[in-house]
Amino acid sequence: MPHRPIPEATVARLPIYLRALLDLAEQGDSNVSSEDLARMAGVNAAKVRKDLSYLGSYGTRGVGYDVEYLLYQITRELGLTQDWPAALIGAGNLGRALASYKGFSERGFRIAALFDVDEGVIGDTVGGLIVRHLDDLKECVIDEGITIGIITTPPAAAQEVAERLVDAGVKSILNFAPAVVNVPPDVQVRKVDLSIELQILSFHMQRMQAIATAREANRRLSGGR
Amino acid sequence: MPHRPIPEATVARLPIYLRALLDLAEQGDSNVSSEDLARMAGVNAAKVRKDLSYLGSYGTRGVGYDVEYLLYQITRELGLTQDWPAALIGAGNLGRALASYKGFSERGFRIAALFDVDEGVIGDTVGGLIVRHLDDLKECVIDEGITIGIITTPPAAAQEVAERLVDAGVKSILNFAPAVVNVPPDVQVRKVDLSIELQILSFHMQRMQAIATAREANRRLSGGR
DNA sequence: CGACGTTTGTGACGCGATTCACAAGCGAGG
DNA sequence: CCTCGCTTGTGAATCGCGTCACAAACGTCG
Repeated sequence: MPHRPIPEATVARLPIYLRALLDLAEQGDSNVSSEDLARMAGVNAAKVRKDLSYLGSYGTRGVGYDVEYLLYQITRELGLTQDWPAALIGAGNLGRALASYKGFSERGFRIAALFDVDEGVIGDTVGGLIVRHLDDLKECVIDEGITIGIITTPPAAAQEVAERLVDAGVKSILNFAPAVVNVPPDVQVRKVDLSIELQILSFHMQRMQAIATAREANRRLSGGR
Repeated sequence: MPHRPIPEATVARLPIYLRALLDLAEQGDSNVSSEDLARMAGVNAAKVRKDLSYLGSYGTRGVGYDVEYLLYQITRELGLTQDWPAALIGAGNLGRALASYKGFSERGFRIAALFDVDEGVIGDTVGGLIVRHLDDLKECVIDEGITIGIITTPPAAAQEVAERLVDAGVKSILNFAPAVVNVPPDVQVRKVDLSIELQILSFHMQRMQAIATAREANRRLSGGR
């Protein structure tokens, strides 16, 4: 029962606070101020307080927040008290790396099945799982209670895979393929596009360079006077 | 020389338009309307027009946008006319996968060097590159003209690696480690955190479930009357 | 050459998120 | 029990972004 509807921007930061709190708990701190938490999360203190206030009034004025209690509340709010088994489709380079990526299991996510359409890789074992044919997807989603689909196929296949996932009843998709996928409004898609990130970095470098060049030209003009 | 300062949100979408335009060019279309481009990019037409207007008035009323010309303008604005060699630090599972990931080279980014601190992997060849010791980073950044650092180390090492990159003169960092890295204001950092994405999906599933449960309870109450 | 259908470019509006600033509330210490 | 310093929680102000709606501009066709 949410205190207030939680803004999307806040939801995206809760996992960061969660990680910071786990670190604090591990090093034995039982209490933390919004200022300290902000420093650890790389944001400012006002934002931390506003974000946490959406969960309820879990802090103590003059003191701060109880680490354990806050940990529990965020975990609960993020739905991490239950597990959400995931299926990964596309056992290429990236797919294989993600299938054996420790970061998922460490944070409570479990990849329960791998799929591909290439006969050459079907049957292979990756991270303790056997790669199955995509045609088995729907059956597997139902049997294993899969709730998340992770797409690591080439871009051309992404839309079809997304449709198959939706058809199988999956409501959450994490898309690594550099392609736009369209899904019904009740399905959540999040995309991770590695080259887009690089292109954004490129833009900023380009801009910095342009500014530096302009300043240089300007300095020369002033100097020439 | 930018027509107007380009909003960050627009910059993040330019790569998506770029990809759509490449597809159009490949299939031989020489002209495209904002509506069509919007459909391909998964946004609405007004947003496309506003975004493109920040680059200048490159469309023709009553007709649309010239694909080739727009391609060139976006490429230029994103700074993709020059190449930005990248160094990847952390030759673990994820690092190796990214080093041989085709998506980077296909979109014009080149990984020029690999680093690690583990003697067990130094000297290995991954994707045609030899893994070098992190201590060689600064020298290599200067020699090879590295402009981007990609961090794929365990979280505990991320901050130190970031500092070494900054010290070597790198101004753009793409961080895959699940850790917050602090850098000077003139350095751009973008983070890609796989478990955060899953946690956000988890939140929405949790919420959907809560709503479904509430509706169910409500239905029973109404039915009982 | 003028009327018409089409599509862009952009001013105006509204909404969500961030930041600011401070009152309210807490514990400690005398 | 009262005062003081500290920290939270939150209205209010601000900012950036998305959406709407329409005038301006273009090609076409008669």
